[in-house]
Amino acid sequence: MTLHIHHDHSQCVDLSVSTLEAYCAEHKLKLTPLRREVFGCLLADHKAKGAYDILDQLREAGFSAQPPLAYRALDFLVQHGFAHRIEKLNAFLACGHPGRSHHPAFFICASCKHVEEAAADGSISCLKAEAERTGFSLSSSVIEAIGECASCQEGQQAGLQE
Amino acid sequence: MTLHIHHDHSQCVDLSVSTLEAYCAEHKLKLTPLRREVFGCLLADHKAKGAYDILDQLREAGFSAQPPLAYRALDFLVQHGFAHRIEKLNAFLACGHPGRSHHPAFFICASCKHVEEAAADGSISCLKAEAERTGFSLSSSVIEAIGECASCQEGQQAGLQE
DNA sequence: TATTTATATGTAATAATATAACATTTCATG
DNA sequence: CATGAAATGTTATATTATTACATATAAATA
Repeated sequence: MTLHIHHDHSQCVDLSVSTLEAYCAEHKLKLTPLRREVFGCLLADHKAKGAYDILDQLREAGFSAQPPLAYRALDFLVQHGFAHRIEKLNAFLACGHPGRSHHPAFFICASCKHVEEAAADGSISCLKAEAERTGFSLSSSVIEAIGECASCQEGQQAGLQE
Repeated sequence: MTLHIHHDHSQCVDLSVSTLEAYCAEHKLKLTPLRREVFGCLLADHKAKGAYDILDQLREAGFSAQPPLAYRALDFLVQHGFAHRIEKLNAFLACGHPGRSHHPAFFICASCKHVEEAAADGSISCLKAEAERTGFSLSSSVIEAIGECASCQEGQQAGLQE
C-alpha cells in the first residue's frame, strides 16, 4: 500500500535528517554512521519497525547486527525526540515533526499497520487534570489508538482490502 | 509499601470475585480453577504482574506452569474486562471496577511501581475527536501515564524514599 | 604530541516475554 | 453413552530486550 499521506518523500527525509544534524551539532552529540543508518531506515517508508527489522537492515548495510546496536541507536533517537516507541507494537517510528516539542498520540491501523502520529495536547491535558486530582506528577505518557484508517475502511467497503 | 489507597481489601476481593462469578454465569462462561487462581493472584495485592510472575504463583498453587496457561487465563480476563494489560510494563492488572463498561487510563508510578486505574473518558473523547478528523475509526485505546504518585513524592521530599 | 577520558561500537551470552502446534481431558448436551 | 466444544497440558520455539565486557574512536587536556 502507498503511504497514508502523500508527500514529497525525499524532501521529508532531507528535512528530518538535516534537523537531526542541526540538533546534534547544537547539543554536541555524535551523529554516527550507525545512528544515521537507523534513522534512515525508520524514515525510509514511515513504517513502525521492530528492533530486529532494523537489525536486518543494519546487516545488509554492512554493520554488525547484534541487538544492542539497534537498541542503542533507537534509544538515542527516542531520547532526543527523533523517534517514538509504539508500545502496543513493540516497534519504533520516525518522528513526524522532529525538533518541535510535542505530545504525540498514535493511530494504529489494525488492517494495514500504518501508524499515524498526531498531536495529543487535548488528551494530555485531560490526563494531566486527572493526575492532579490525585497528586500524581506526570512525566510522560503513552497514548495509542487502535482502529482502522480511512483508506482501509474504504477498501473494506469496496471489497478491495488486502 | 502499603496499598496506595487504603480499603477493605477482603471486601474488595469478594466483590470482584462475585462480580466475575455473576458475569460468567450470565454469559455461560466457565470460571475454572485456573482462571480463579489467576484472577486471585492479580487481586491479591493490586499490583501489575507479568505473565511469568503469575506462572510462578500457579506453580506454587499446584498447577502446571507453562506459559500458555497464564496467557490464556489472562486473555480470558482481559477479554471480559476483569483485567487490563499495561503495555508500558508488559504486565497485567486486575480491573479496579469490573462489570461496568469503562475507558481506563493508568497512572504508573516510576518509583513504587504502583499502577492506579482511573476513568479516561475525557482523554478518549479528545482522541476520538482527533480520530474523526482523519476518518480513523477508533476501536480501542491505550492511555498510560508515567510519573510519580503522591506518596512517593512525599517520601522523596522527606528523604524517606525506599 | 602523548595521555587521559568519555563515548560509541563490537561481541557473546542470556533474560524476559509471547506464541504455535498438537495431544489430552473435561463436561454439557444430544 | 456418544459426541463435540471448550479448556488444559505439553513441547517446542519465536520474539523482544538486556547484561557484561572488550575494543575502538574521538575529544579534551597535560
